[in-house]
Amino acid sequence: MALSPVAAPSKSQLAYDFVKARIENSSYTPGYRLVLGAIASELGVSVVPVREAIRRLEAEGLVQFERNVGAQVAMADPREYHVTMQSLSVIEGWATAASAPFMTADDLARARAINDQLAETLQHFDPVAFTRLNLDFHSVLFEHCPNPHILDLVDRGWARLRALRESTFSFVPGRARESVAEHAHILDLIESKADAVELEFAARNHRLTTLDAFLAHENARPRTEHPNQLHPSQETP
Amino acid sequence: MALSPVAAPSKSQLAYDFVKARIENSSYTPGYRLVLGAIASELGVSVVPVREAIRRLEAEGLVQFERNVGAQVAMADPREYHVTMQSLSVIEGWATAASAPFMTADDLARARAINDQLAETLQHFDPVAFTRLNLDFHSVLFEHCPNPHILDLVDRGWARLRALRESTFSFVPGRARESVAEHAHILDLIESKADAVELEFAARNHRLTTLDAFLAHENARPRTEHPNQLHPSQETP
DNA sequence: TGTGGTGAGATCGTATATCATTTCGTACAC
DNA sequence: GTGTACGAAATGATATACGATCTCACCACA
Repeated sequence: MALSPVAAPSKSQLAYDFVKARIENSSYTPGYRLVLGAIASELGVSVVPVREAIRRLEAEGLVQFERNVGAQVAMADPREYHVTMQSLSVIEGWATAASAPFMTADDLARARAINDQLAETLQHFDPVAFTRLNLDFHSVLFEHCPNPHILDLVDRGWARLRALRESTFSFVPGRARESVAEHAHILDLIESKADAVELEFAARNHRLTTLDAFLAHENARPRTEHPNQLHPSQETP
Repeated sequence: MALSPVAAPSKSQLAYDFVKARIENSSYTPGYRLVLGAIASELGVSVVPVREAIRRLEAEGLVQFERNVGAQVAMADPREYHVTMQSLSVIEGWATAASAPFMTADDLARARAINDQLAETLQHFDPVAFTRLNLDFHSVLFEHCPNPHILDLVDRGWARLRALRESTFSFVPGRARESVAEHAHILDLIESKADAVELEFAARNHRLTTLDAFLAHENARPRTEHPNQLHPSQETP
């Protein structure tokens, strides 16, 4: 056994982590051309492991690939944020509801503490910190989801959001305060062991409201014809 | 330009299609060891494109990969069917509801025709044909879903199901008749332009009921403590 | 001045070769 | 008889090499 038993990350994994991190922290912006040889030499490896890493990222939707042309960071499309948030609303909503029964009192306390920090951040507003804490908060809510597929999809959704600069809350400053309040409401639902569907839709609508706020903010004009929110208890024929 | 302008599928793509097809038609069963060199020589290519194909399939969840050990077809775990159906219930349910407003009268007629064929299949029961028609039916329902991410996830969910032998309806013969009736109900909801949430939960519960039937059938004893179904209109505090 | 061809450079696609790791059989010791 | 250790074979991981394809700038010609 070598001197470093924990070490030995594969070159392929190294390249994967490297590129993914750069996409998520916006070193590589959407549309950025990913040249295999350049990345390979930057990491001191050959192109083969880099190609494999790119393939994985392609399958995850973080990069787009074209034959004989190359790879580039995905999501130049402005609708990308829209569809990603929409997908995440559905998937994360369910994950949150499914995770709730397994949350301990300690988890709840932890979530409340994070939400308190979020509230504090509102004073001296720091979009980056807010976004990070926001993920921490929601992670506590869905982390016990017993379905690993769903959990994986939630992770990928958040990864895509991180890759989008627009996901930062800085673009919709007024939204942050509402968001903290909605978090509190969701925590109340969990604590009172509310109906699963009600919780699912609370979590779903929380995200859709954020999306609507973003769209309204971007278009400068409030679009009331964008009824993304849904209500599970609305009357049925 | 060469003589065959449409030809020239990359070796990597070739390997991807090859392995994926074999997984889905159960030539490669769950747990099957995917030896890179063997696949490469079978296709007459080198191992490099095969590795890339395996990486993509890994990211899609069809194969599992372990460093320095190799790849094998995923889902040896019996819970895999459970979680996949659960995921699909959520995602396909939403996709169906989101697709409904874009369905034309012709689409509806097509769906009804397929469901009629499904009903016919019940006479001289053919599990393979039923499973194929079942996918055709649901494809018509969700194909207009405007969110490409969700659509992609639905496709992947069905791909995983195809990879599972147990997904064939043959294991729950009694379920098929109910299934056809539920299809008809869903079509009625679409035709009457029912509420999106109601439709979403009808589609979701349709799948969860199939899952419950499978679980009950497999365990020989009906498990009433498996309340997978949810009702959007149930009373909330 | 605009348009189309052409060639060089950049980059991708794949094969071959070599090194590293794992696995498995066999033999030896207790 | 059982367990362990050693080694060979199989397989995966990566590097290098070369051919294929694309991009783009430049130049000839209308």
